[in-house]
Amino acid sequence: MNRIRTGSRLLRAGQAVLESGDDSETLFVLESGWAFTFVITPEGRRQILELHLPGDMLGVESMGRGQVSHGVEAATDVSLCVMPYNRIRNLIRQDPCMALGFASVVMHDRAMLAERLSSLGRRSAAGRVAHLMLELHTRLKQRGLVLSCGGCLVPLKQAHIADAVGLTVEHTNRALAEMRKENMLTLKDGKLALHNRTALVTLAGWDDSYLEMANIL
Amino acid sequence: MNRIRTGSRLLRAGQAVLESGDDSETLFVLESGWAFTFVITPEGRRQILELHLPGDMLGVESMGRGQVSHGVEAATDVSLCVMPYNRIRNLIRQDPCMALGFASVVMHDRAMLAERLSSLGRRSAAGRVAHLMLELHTRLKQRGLVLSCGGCLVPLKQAHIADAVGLTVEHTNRALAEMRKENMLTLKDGKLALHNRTALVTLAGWDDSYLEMANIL
DNA sequence: CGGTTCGTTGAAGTAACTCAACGGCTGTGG
DNA sequence: CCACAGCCGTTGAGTTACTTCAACGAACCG
Repeated sequence: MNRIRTGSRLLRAGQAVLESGDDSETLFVLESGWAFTFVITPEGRRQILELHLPGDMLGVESMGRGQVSHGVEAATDVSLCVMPYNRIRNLIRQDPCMALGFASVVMHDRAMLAERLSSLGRRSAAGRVAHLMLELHTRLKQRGLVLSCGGCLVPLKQAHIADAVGLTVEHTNRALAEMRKENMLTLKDGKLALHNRTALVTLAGWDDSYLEMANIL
Repeated sequence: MNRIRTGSRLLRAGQAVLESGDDSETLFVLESGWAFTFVITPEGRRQILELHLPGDMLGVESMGRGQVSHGVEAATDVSLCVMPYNRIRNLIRQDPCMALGFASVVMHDRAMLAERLSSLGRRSAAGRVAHLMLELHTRLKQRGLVLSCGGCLVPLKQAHIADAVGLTVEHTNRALAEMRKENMLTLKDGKLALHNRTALVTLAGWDDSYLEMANIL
């Protein structure tokens, strides 16, 4: 990766990493902090398509198009590793394995989108929120980012969660409150704790197999 | 493609192409007819993730996993071209361009999923249906499958549409009836006609750029 | 201090769901 | 050839889940 990177970039929470319509020339890797990909509907509502954790690749969806297709914003202060498209292209052209690695990343993204799609289409409000929390917890675990107490840091505002699961902030809040009352989970001050995993799994119809990386070769 | 195919397969409407949990060993190309990818929630509700038109590739999402992750079913009678994974793998290993072509297909799929995700998350019932109809019309047009009258064949049941946009059959029907009354579109006997494209585009918040193929190299 | 952001709660409104029924069509068996 | 069943689209009436609008308190910050 050190052969590709051209430097780092620091952004504060709320700043745009990529703006819809910009010329797209670079990929990023999230070194620290959280970011998210989103679209704004004509009526001004926001839908978050993906939440990005440290280690994730950003801007993949715009590669091969002239323009940025979805906005990307920093949810917290972030540090980004910058990788210009043309260097990636060169690398891919030299080494077929790189191309497949790239395809794997896209497939993983794809699997997450598919899962969220079924979530929005066929799950209740509480189910969607529970599903998202289970997903985040699992993804953080894969990166060794769970705390010793079993909880993890989720530095999102409720507005982020709401826009990710396709609900209003108020209703998201009520769903979270309900699950807290039922002793399933707590999300407070950016710290998430899953108290009753079994109940959450049932509520969300959870199956984590979609988070495994595909091995094409 | 003739170097890869090992034969054809014919299926009747309603039959399974791939069943969730099966060992996955092959990709398919839809030679004729329509199919769809779906998941069933624990409560027994179905969410259609993708609708496949003639020419589409099927089973991409299961490649690189041991098992089929989503079910695929024939929506009409279909004819499939069978392509075993290992032949694809060989081709990809020999030629980096194939790998990128593969990545392009996955990225295209990904873009459609993202678009549908924002549809389910942030659009009204009529908006979702209108969006789907515009998408289908555009995709058929890209393949030269629109009729001389400007309409096109959409051999889906309303249940398919409902499960694709995340609504009940009844409500989907009402949305379609409303749009018919407003002279926006008609969908009757498997034939779709868009009478007032501008109105539909507004209603759906439509932007077709996501349907363009990315060109990674 | 006053302004802003964010989480939280209440009350009223509405979009979509559920349940139920009917008619047209198609295939099928007596 | 007709009776019947099953599938599919359609419509109605009542219910529910989620939204909208409005308000308030706590934390933070200039």
